[in-house]
Amino acid sequence: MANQLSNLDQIFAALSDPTRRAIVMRLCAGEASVGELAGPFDMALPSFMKHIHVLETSGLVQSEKSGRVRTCRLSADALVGAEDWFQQQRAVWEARLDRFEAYVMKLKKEKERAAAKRPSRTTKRKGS
Amino acid sequence: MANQLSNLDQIFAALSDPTRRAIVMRLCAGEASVGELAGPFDMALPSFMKHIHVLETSGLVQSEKSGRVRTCRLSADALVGAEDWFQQQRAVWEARLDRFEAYVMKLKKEKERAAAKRPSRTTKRKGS
DNA sequence: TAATTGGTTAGCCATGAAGCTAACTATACA
DNA sequence: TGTATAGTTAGCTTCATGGCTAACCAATTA
Repeated sequence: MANQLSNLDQIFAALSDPTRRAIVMRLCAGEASVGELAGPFDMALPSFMKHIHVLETSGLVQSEKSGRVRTCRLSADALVGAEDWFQQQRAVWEARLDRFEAYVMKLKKEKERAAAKRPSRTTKRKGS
Repeated sequence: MANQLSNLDQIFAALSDPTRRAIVMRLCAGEASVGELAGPFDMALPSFMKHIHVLETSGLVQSEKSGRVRTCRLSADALVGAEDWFQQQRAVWEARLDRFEAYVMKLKKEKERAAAKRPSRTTKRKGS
């Protein structure tokens, strides 16, 4: 929970590659061995392993070797941490929109009050 | 709405840099000129402009030049598009957890039924 | 018109990322 | 014991990224 902000760099960098996003998507459906994960990709194994490693150091994936098979699983915390970042931004963004809306409303109200005080002008009075 | 998936690469890559995330955060609070944005950063302007450019080509930021001032604003669509990706993954992930839970429940039920049929064994009966 | 301000273009450098092959380790199977 | 399987390590290339300086427009302002 503490310094997970500092690896937003790594999490987003990891997710910026389509191969790695595909791996994450695959792992959302359940754990898998390196070989199973590599299957669909037309890529040499060492290259593929680099992607796995990037995902691991970002914290998105954890793996464990048993016998000669390495099994990978998703670490949901990291995904959630990244999702949180978006929600924080959206909160700020929406707060601004609210303020802006409030401001527009205030302007509108003032304009209406001004129009009420000076009834004959280009402004047309609207019922209610 | 159509091919926004294809620039998830660029969006995530853009967000993998702390300078650029800070710019996005700043722009969530409202539009700003390049100079205003650059202020807090100890970086030469051309370097900073590269970040702006990365953000623009990713679609996260739009800008417009009026006179000699370029004003930048956030393009919320791209942010939302990226956030959506997380939500999709989470949906898959949670569906799996649900299935897993259902499976565990099923096992538990079967075990209970087996225990009921064969009352004296290592299983301890629990009230209700 | 001259000087300032705000941004832009061009080009350089160092580092890191993404791919490859070749060779190696270690487990499982026959 | 020998062979196939599953990863791993080492080392190489190529290209992108992030930073810099220097020089260059183009609007404002004095």
